[in-house]
Amino acid sequence: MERTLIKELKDKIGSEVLIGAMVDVRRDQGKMAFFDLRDRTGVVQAVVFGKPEVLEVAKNASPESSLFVKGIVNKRPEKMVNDKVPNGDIELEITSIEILNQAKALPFDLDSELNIDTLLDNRPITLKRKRERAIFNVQATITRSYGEYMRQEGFTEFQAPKLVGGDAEGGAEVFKVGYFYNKDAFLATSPQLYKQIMVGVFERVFTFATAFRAEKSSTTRHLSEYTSLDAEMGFIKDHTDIMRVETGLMKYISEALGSRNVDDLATLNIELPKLPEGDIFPHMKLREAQALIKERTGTDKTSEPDLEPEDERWLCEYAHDELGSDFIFITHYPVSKRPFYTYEDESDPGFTKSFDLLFRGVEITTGGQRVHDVEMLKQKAIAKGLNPENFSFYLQAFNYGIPPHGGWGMGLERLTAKFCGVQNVKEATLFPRDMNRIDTLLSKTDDEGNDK
RNA sequence: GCGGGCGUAGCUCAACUGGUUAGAGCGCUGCCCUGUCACGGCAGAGGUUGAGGGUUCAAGUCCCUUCGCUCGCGCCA
Repeated sequence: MERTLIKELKDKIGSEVLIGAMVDVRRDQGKMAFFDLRDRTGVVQAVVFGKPEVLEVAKNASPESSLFVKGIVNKRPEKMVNDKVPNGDIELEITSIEILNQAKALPFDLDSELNIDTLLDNRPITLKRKRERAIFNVQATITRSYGEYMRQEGFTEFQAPKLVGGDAEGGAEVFKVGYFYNKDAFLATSPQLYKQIMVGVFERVFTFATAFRAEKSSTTRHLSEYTSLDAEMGFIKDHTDIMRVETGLMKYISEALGSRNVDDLATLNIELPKLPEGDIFPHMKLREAQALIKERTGTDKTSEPDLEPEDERWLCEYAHDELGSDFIFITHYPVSKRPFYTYEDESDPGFTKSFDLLFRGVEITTGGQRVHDVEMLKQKAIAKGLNPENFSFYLQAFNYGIPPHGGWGMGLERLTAKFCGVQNVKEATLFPRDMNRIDTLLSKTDDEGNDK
């Protein structure tokens, strides 16, 4: 018999079907038993009665066991209709159960509150939770719609290397790899220099980059390994061209979530972000933001070169309450705070055509226009204490006509966390790594490969 | 790296200023239940209070060391 999906059952009333499903819960009732069965398309109640031999099998169908279940799809009697659950008007009258893989007793209730440590130490189990499935369904829509939107805007997807011969940003803590003969190699902290090279090839490019940071950070928004949604585009007038594309992207993602993830949004009890009219989110220079903070809160941070997390939270509240937007761009960070390739604004010396995008209290993007003149680029590198010779591979692109360009890097996990309203970015990461956490898939071995 | 907090049953948490035998809910085990939907009822098992040391007549509770986790900051996406 062909397998029927649970979402199709309502059209098969009266017929016998085979479903493949996992046990959400079982409710024993003496000589009968109820199941909530779940497959990738939904949940349905199934019932065993009047069949002692099936009931005997049912007793071993523990929660999370996977089953093939045959049964007749019935309309529920009027008194048994439950409009509070999906498929509450039908049920499957079980004729046989085949246990494909019996689950052990779960170490905790799947849908109860768990500490983050328990949540992360038991990922193969906890990812099955309704809440976790909702979070990663949302993430899947984010990555899918990111690709859709970027292609629609003429961007070509490319893959950047993760093993690199140096640190692109010249500052971030890197993971060193001991393998290459006579050369130092590192895990990439960003696809930055490669995506700039690719602008000379495809003009507009994007990638899902894995980035590695060896920073000794212990916060709710840092990971040792994260996914950066990177984009870079040529022939720009200035950084606002990039901000405009990113605004369109965030609106596209938000709409996609609204149409494709209705159930997940309900599960997470979250609302889609407030989006303002216009083709570009509210934006202000860093100094304007600091002046505003001083004026409104009395806290003077106008001599700081950057925003503190507290300031980012305040600005997001301000944008939400007074500008009708959950997103706000902050532009014109000082040259001292940005990498060597960042374009200095001729009309505002000392400050750059760069931006951060803040979303619900957190920085989710850094971007900006890049220097495209090779001599200026070398000078900027030297001014940051870097040796241009170490960048000769990258600099070739600039000798051969790379147009004015710029782009952004966006933290996928931070974005997911903020869309989903979860507190810690690790909850928006399937298998998070930080200073203390890395999962061990195989038994530990010594240098000779023997089990310890 | 710096600063705060936490560590008690499989999970989530109690245990007032130190004071009998460390409790609850859920889960687990056994029995009962033909309309449940987080089913319900009865009975039961389960703890070196993270580890080590100290103070005290007495330590889950106070002190020191150590391990683990977590939150904030720096840094960043």
